[in-house]
Amino acid sequence: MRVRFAPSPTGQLHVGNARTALFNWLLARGSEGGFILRIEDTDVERSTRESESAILRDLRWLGLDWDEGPDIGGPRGPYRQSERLHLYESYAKELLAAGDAYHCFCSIAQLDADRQAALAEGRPARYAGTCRRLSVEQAHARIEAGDRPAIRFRVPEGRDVVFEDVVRGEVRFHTDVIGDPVIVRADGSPAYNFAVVVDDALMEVTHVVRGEDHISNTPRQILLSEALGFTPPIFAHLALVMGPDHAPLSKRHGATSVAEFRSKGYLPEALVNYLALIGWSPGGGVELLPVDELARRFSLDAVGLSAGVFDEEKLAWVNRHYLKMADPLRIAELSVPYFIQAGVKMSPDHRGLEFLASAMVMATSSVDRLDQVPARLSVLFDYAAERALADASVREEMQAPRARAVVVALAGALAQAPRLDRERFRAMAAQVKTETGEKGRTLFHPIRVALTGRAEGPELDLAIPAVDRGADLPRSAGVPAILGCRERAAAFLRVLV
RNA sequence: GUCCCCAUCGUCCAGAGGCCUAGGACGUGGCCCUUUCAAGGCCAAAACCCGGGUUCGAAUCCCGGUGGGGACGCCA
Repeated sequence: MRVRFAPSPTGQLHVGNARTALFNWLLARGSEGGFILRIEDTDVERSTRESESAILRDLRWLGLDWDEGPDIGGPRGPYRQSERLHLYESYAKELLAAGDAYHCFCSIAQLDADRQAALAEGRPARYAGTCRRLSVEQAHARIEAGDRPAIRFRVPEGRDVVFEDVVRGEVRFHTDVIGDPVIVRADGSPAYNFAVVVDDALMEVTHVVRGEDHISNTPRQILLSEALGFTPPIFAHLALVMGPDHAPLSKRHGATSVAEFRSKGYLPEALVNYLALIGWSPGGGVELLPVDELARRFSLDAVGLSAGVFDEEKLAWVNRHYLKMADPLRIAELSVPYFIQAGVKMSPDHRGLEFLASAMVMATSSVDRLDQVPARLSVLFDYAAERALADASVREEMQAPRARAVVVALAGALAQAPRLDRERFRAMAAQVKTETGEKGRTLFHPIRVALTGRAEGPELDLAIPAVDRGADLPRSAGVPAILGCRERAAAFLRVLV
C-alpha cells in the first residue's frame, strides 16, 4: 500500500487537511505501506515556499513523518509538481496525438458567459464544448497565428463512470454532466486534475485518501487515467470537518490551522488523537490512545460517512489528558515561551528547567493548555505583598483579628525557619494551628493569601515547597528571582499592619 | 439550477433486522472529594429528521420528502 498527502502550498496547514494527512499516515503506518508527501504547486500565483515549509514544519510537529517527499527525495521523485513539468508535457502530447485531448481557444470571458447562460437556462454549468469540434488543422493554424490555447481532455460521451469508494461504496457519475477539463493551461502549466493523475500513477500510489470535496473530480481523473493507460488507484473520500454551525470550518470559528492550535498550547499528541476521533472510532469504548495504537487499529472501512464538527472543548479534554501524561521536563521546556509571552522573562538552563519541571504538576493537573501554565504558576514569580491585599474584600478578610493572628503566628514561625519542604510546611502549619487554635479554612486561607499573594491557586502542599525551592535557585539558572516564604510572610505582615 | 455525498443525544462516536428499556465520550446539571480555584470521582438529563413501504419484527433494508454539505475554475 502506498498512500500520499498532497497539499498545495498556498497557506497554513488546516486541521481538516491535517486530519486527511493523519488518516493516510495511520493507514501507511498500520500496514507496511509507504507515505508520500507531494507538493502540488502548479498554481504559481498562489504557491509559496514559505507555505511549503510551514506545512512541512506542522506535519513534523504532529509527528506525521513521510517516506518520500520534497525534502528527502525518493525513488519516484521529484515530489514537487513544479519540478515535474516535463512529465506532464509529454503525457499531454500523448493525449493530443491520440485525439483524447484538444486545443481550446476560448477566452475566459467567453467561458464565463457560457457558464452564466447555462446556469440561467437550468443546464449543468459545464464547458460548452466550443473548441471540441475544431479540426487539428484549424487548431494548428490558430497557434501559428499566435493564439495560445489551453489543452482540454475529451470526456467520452454517453457513459457512466463508476467507482467503488472504500468509505462510500459505489459512486456513479454520468459523463454528460462532466465538462471537458483543462489539463494544460495556456501558459503551459498543468492543471490539477491532470497532474494528480500523472503523479499518482508514476508514484505508484495505490490508495487515494482525500477530502470529499474531491469526489466529483474522481470521474475525470479515472477517465484521464484510462486514456493514459494507467490503472486508477483505489479511492476513499473522507467527509469534511465543519465548524460548530455546521458550516465549513473557517476563521470566524477561531483557530483553524495546526499552527494556531500549537501556539495556543495544545500538544501534538493531543491534536493527533483528537483528529483521529472525527469520523472514526478506535472501538472498544476507548478514545485516548497513543498514535501507534491508533495506527494499529485504524481501518478505512470503519471510517464514518458524515461530516464531523470540530469540537475544541473535546480537544481541550484530550489535551488535559496528555498534559498529565507528559514528562514534566518536556512541559517545562515547552512552557518557556508562554512565560515570556506572559511577561516573565527567563532563559532557564538545566537547573532552571528542572526547577520548573518540579513545580509543573501544579499546572498540568489542572490546566487545559500550555498557555495557561504561567498563570497557574504565577505564585512562583509574581509575588507582591501589597497586591495581595489590593482587593478590598481580601484585605478586609485578612485584617480580621483571627486572620491577622494566623499571619502573625506564620511570620513568627517562619522567621527562623529553614526553607520549607512539604514536611516542614506541614509541621509549620501545625505549629500555627496550635498557636492560634484555627483550623481548616480559617487557618489555611490566610496562609495562602500571605504566602502566595492570592486567594486561589494550586494546593499549598505543592505551591509552598515549590516557592522555597525556587528561592534558593542561583540567578545563573536563568529563572527570575523568587521570594522565599520567610520573606513573603515578613513582607505581608508589614503591609497588613 | 444540474450532478454527487450525507442524516443516532447540543457535539464526536457505537450500533452492520430481533441482544435497543438505543451504549460510550466531550459538554451541561447535581452530588462527592477538598484549606481556595481548578483538576478528579460518582450520578442524572439528553438522540434514532419526516412519510411511505419490505418483514413476524427496522435505528438498522428500499423509495420519496425535508435538511445539511460538496462539485460544476486556464484553484487545488
